Amino acid sequence: MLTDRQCEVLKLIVEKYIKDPIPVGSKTISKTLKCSSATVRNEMSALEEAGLLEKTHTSSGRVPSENGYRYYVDHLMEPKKMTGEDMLKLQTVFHNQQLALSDVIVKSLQVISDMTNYTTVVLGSTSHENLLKQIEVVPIDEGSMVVIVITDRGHVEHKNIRLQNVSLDEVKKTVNLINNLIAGTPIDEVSAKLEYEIKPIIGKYVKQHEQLYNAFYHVFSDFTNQEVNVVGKNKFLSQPEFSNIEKIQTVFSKLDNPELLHKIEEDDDNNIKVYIGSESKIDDDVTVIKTKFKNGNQEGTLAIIGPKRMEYDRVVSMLEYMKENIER
Amino acid sequence: MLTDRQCEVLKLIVEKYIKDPIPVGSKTISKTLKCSSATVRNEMSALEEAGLLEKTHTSSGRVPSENGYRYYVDHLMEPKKMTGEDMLKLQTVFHNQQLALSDVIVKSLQVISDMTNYTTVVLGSTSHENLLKQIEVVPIDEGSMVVIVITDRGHVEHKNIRLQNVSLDEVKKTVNLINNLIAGTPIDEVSAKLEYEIKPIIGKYVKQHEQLYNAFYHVFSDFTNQEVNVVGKNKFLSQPEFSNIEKIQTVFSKLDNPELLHKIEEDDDNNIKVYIGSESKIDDDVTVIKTKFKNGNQEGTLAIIGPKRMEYDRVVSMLEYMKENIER
DNA sequence: CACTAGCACTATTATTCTACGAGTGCTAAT
DNA sequence: ATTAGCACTCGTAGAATAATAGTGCTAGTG
Repeated sequence: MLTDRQCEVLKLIVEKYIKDPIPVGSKTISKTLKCSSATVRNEMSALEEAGLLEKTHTSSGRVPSENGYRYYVDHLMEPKKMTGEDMLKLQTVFHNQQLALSDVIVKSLQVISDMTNYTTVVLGSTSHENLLKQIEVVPIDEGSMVVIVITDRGHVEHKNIRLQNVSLDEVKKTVNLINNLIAGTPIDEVSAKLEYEIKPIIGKYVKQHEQLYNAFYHVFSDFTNQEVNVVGKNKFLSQPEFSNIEKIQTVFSKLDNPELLHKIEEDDDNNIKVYIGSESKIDDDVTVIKTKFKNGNQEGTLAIIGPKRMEYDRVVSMLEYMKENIER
Repeated sequence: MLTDRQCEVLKLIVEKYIKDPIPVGSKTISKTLKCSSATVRNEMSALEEAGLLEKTHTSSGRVPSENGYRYYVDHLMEPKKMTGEDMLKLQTVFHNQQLALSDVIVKSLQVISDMTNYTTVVLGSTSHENLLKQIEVVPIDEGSMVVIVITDRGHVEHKNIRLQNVSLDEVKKTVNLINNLIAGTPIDEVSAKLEYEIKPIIGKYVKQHEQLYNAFYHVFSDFTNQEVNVVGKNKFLSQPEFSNIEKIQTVFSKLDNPELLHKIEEDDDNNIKVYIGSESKIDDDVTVIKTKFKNGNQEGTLAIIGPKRMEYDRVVSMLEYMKENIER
């Protein structure tokens, strides 16, 4: 258990280090705290003993360890009230009546990314939660057409396909069949239903039914199984701990991987959760702060991704604010 | 005018430097060329005089200047036959009958990006070349719907909109009106036509016609006026001349700017064109190699973007090969 | 007993110096 | 016209040095 003063010291070190990424010495802390640097040094070595602080070398100042950040986030941090200016910027986005919710979310995350210099992410609902609402086919020219898939949550995807020797009429009939028989099915089960419910029927009256079936099969099996929107990836380039190319390469390759980002959603906690360093699964120097949101049948996850040395208090408040605004 | 031997020397230096980005000394060249290093040195200083070579410091080896690369590309380079392996990889993409052309192009550019370690780009046709084919509206839930716009070239965009107190019937009528009256119009003229041809009509029978008009107006005015597809941006991270973060920042910000990339298309040359260094408008160390393609009513531009120190011969052959395959 | 002043010690950083090597330019000889 | 030879230049790598910011520990104080 930590004493009050140890908490104080830890808090000061974390906040100082977040402002300016250089190891913090005892003298700096003793200025703010009403005691000598020697006393602070003793407290510091206690905190190091407890695994909350680290040294970069034997005679350097202290840096928060992963556990140090953890302790700070769980026990010491007090959410920082957003500035009026920041709130105003977000409000102008939220109050735009013309925009659909999904657009509002993306726009506001852009604003947040610019205000904080961190990367932001929206994860939409997964394909097994999206139900097929309707498909549309529009012929483009001889033998080529575009298939449009719309889900009950307003997610839209399209794919251009090529068909030889299939009449438009046959295609239209198949489309009707799909809309009548399998609308309402979760997207990731549509492929299977196509095989059992549609293929046998079109087999009877469409000459090139194999081809037609395959085309639709691919449309659904290629359906993005997760809406992912990463905003401000380049913000990492201006963070000092990511000044070497290899680190950027690993982080970018992770951020480009939707399956991996998808994992952020996995836990069932609806509140704000903080994944620090190795917990982030992205890089030991990265922190992910996320929350789920739900508004009507729209649901998903918001995340802010930045260096471990992140302005936790500010980001947590912003996410809370976002969540509140989205949910009403 | 350069002598034959000077050409030889320049060619060797450029090719050596492209393989390995360290300044090339006279000794290295004299090994391949049947003459002494002193002779080579004389030729080198002539080439430097002519502005085709540069030194990094008074006693360093030579590096090609921008004009040096230019001369190499225009006069010395001989297109390099693609390896069977490379061709095979691309052929498997091109021979996939199921994919629409646009998907084939993107897929093959992914392959090229991986083979070469350069970034690739497809620019589709601009919005004034795309004609409105059809719009579709699908209601999602109370007061929200998705509008889908399809162009004659199979380009599809959608937007979720919110409408209060507008009946589905009124929306459907408006959609029919648009499909009947302004299909066939270039996308970037649709907004204007909406105002003159649709607004007056719906004004008569739709209560909330302002709102409805505004919604559609925004759908078209937000239409992406240029299809841009950048593949393998991260390849720049592994190029030695882009090992410092600031350079990466400037390059990435340019590559993220569709308007700027759009400029690549601007010249009317249908053949392969090479923009070296400052000509690339991206960065002095960047080269853009591009060509236009046309297949039926699908047309656009392909580009390969990499360091100025690019394998010009290989890339030019690949682009030629791509263009040929796309155009039939 | 908690605190602190003081001091020896340690690692990093910046600076300077040195030696080395790869390269050039020029001159004189072939 | 070519080339061998040599003096010269500059960048790089490594070692030595000094300065600095920090620590840990000890001993003394309220």
